[in-house]
Amino acid sequence: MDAIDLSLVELLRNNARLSYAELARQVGLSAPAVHERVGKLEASGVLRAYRADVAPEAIGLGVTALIGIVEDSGADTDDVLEAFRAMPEIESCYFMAGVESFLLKARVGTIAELERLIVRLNRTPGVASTRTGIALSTKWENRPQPVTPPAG
Amino acid sequence: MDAIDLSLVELLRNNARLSYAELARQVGLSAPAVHERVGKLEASGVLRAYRADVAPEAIGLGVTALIGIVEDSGADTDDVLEAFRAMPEIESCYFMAGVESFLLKARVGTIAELERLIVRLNRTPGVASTRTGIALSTKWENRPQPVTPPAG
DNA sequence: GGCTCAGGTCGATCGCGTCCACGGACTGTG
DNA sequence: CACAGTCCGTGGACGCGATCGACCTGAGCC
Repeated sequence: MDAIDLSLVELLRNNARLSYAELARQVGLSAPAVHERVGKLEASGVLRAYRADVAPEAIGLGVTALIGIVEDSGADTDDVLEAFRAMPEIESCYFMAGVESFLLKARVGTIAELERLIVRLNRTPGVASTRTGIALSTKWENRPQPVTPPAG
Repeated sequence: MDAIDLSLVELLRNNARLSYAELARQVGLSAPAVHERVGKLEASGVLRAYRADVAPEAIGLGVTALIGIVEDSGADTDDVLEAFRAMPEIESCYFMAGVESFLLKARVGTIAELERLIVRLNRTPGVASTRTGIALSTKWENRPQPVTPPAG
């Protein structure tokens, strides 16, 4: 991970569809060299995926909720996690410090679907309680921050 | 937004670097037709960006926090929002229903940086209080859910 | 010095991106 | 019904990009 690798990562974070030729121009190497570097970054797990950022409402996911989960004492955290993983509405899952073991970000189409999701969560073995907050609007999401900007 | 557009969106959500030729094969159209459709999806705001998904620890962002913000009574929400926007550590910003007006997802390199961020947030005009939860681990994030899966 | 390896460039080949002309289905109109 | 216009697609052409292999160079090490 030298400076050129960081540049490549930053460029791809801002536009994952840049061609190797364009990346090469930006970092001052040849296209094959960039191709090899990007391949290594993918293989080493630094670059995990390339995703289109889609307007959620356009694909019928107009409701965003953030849900805190309190586990039962003695719950098997791995089992709870697997249950969450099986619910596609749960887009993100963080294991948290604090009373609430998990914080989930879920997207659904309607409030009725959110209700059903919450019922399912509360029924999940190991889940003691849930606390749901509704996002009225998403101001921004997954904004890539410049890599190592405030190095001073 | 017909079924083919949805397929294209879904394909690009899972791999934003697919070539037009490959997309064309997958949806059964010619490459120019796909090119035009994708262009229209971008122009209409359905496809907002293409981003590489990067392992945060690899670029020095090992600490993830979720921060709830309570506004002062009489605060100017737009000003608060602009102050947040100027902080690159804040990767996501949701405007919430409830006592806490905002929920922020922030990523920093160290706990010390998180402390400085929280101090800055508390000093921001319009912010009455903050409540920070630390993510011990990110189980997954921004998992794309299949478009219109449970149509039945 | 000479080996070896990592990591680059260069050149060639093949497939892809992209522009353009063309064509069929649908629609509204005389 | 004939006609024209529009939308949306296909196919061909051409230049650029992706990708492979051969070769070059500098660093580290006997």
